[in-house]
Amino acid sequence: MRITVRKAIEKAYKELNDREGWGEADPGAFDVSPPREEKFGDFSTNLAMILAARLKKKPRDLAEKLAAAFLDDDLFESVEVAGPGFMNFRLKPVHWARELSRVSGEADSFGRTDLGQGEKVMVEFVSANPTGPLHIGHGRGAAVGDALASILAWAGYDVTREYYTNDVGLQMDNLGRSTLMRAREAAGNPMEEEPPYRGEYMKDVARAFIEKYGPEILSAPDDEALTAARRFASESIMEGIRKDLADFNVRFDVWYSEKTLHDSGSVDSLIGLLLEKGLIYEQEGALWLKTGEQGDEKDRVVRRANGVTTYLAADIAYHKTKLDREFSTLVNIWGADHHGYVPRMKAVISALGGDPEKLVVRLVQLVSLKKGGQSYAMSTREGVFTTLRQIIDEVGTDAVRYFFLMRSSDSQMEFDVDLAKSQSSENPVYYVQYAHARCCSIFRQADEKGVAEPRFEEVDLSLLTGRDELRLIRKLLQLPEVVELAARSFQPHHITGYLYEVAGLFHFFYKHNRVVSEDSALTASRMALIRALQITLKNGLEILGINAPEKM
RNA sequence: GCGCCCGUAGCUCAGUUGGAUAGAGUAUCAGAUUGCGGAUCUGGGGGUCGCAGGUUCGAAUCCUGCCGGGCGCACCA
Repeated sequence: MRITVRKAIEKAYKELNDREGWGEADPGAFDVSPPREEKFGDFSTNLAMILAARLKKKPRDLAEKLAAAFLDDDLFESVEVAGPGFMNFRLKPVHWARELSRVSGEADSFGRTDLGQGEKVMVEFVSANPTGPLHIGHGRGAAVGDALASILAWAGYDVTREYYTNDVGLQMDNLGRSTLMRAREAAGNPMEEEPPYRGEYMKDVARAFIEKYGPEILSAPDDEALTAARRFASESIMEGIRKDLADFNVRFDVWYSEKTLHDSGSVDSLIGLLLEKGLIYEQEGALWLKTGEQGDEKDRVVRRANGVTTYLAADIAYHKTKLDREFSTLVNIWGADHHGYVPRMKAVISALGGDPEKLVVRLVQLVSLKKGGQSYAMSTREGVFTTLRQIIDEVGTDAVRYFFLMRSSDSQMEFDVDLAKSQSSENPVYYVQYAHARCCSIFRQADEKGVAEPRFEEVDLSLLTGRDELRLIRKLLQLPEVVELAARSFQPHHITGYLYEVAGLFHFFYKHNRVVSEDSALTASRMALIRALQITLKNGLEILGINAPEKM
């Protein structure tokens, strides 16, 4: 609808331009958007004010001239000039109502756009090390990454969701040692020192380890025992992570193992290649990548003096595979504490011959918890949720996802556990889900009364001209542009906020208007509206990975 | 010291990328239903958009400098 209006404005401008001889065929970058105040109309444009600067004329005069061009236009009910030179357009209501046919026609795909034109995009997220269960911070990253991937897919991109597993290196050795120490402790040999990973979960891992290998593994040679412990622990923890994510309704297409990069030799060969190109040099026995020239604070070590490659070395090889897989955009979702890594990775992309602009890093800020009126930083405290598992068990996947997606990921957020748990009107998740359930309930009621849902072509759309109806229609037709906004800004919270507004308008409409009534023509047209609304809510929730229940 | 994010109502946060009189929820106070789900709806009070400059027709939004909070500045990952 917005596009239709824009085209009408452009047409009017061109005609006026020819007639007045301004010699400016291009109207420039003007804005067409719904005004904040409903009384101003359906859309407004700042075209006249943009032109005023260029043409050195008064904005209001220009606006008057432009407005006159719409006098006998069938699209608009009114075109007015207001304020410093805004033009406000009000469409004939029937044009709005007709748009509803698009919603019911597109049904499950309403909201999809072709913004991305099928371009390949990777979204890499979570990528937590398999050294312990996911915590709440990972959960926020998981929700944001998953929703963002879904948003981009709805916006017409060809999306790959990927989890990069750091399943090799020092931390894996530490994990193996911790497992072995806990296992020996369980077998009656007290530990002489704290294990590298101290979490309680390591005791469970150790017990399962003994169960699988038998107690004799504990007396095996250190090398053998350690190798077994390392592999068992990482696999078992990874399995737990996969299960947590699955229960959190988060899906991945590819699980990419760091180990395979080393095993295939691509880390070493890439270092060799960059050495030849002069992008890596040797100093004090170590190999350094010249990231300093590319905006990083300084150059970075890729191979230590002791011959062991760093994490960065593997990350170079990993991002090389992303470039080789020909993604046009590489989205990485990281915790905010990794922000120092951004210029480094951009430099890496440059060194690999890629365009650093391709790399889009979304930093997700920290989560703190509020429970029983008290705030907790995300440190480990007794009685406070720390793992993703705990919070989804306690609060439920839908509510946790909604809460994580409700706020801009740029802001630190406080997770109100009591609010998320409450099954009341204060809880925004239920507010939205309830709106959907209500729509479904209306259809159930109609069915019981023997009122069949009308076919769209049979509906008299000219009946949908009430204020409440038009508000609702205008809002629900915005889903595609909200999806695009969320895709362009890489911010899922636009959708959450939008759905809340849609739900609010519906609850208001529902309170003041009856859908199924004695008036069969009106009933039919309103049922068509409610169907379009139900589709909008369902698709919006679907994008966010949140259930749209038919009953609650 | 350098860098990134944040600072908007008592609290938690939006603000369509520079537009018109700055908005929700919550808390608080006062109300609404003999019909489709009260998990709903209506109204009131509540603001120096951290501070100070600048850019222009127009700034919560862009630029500069301060102040405050968080997080980073490894031959860890």
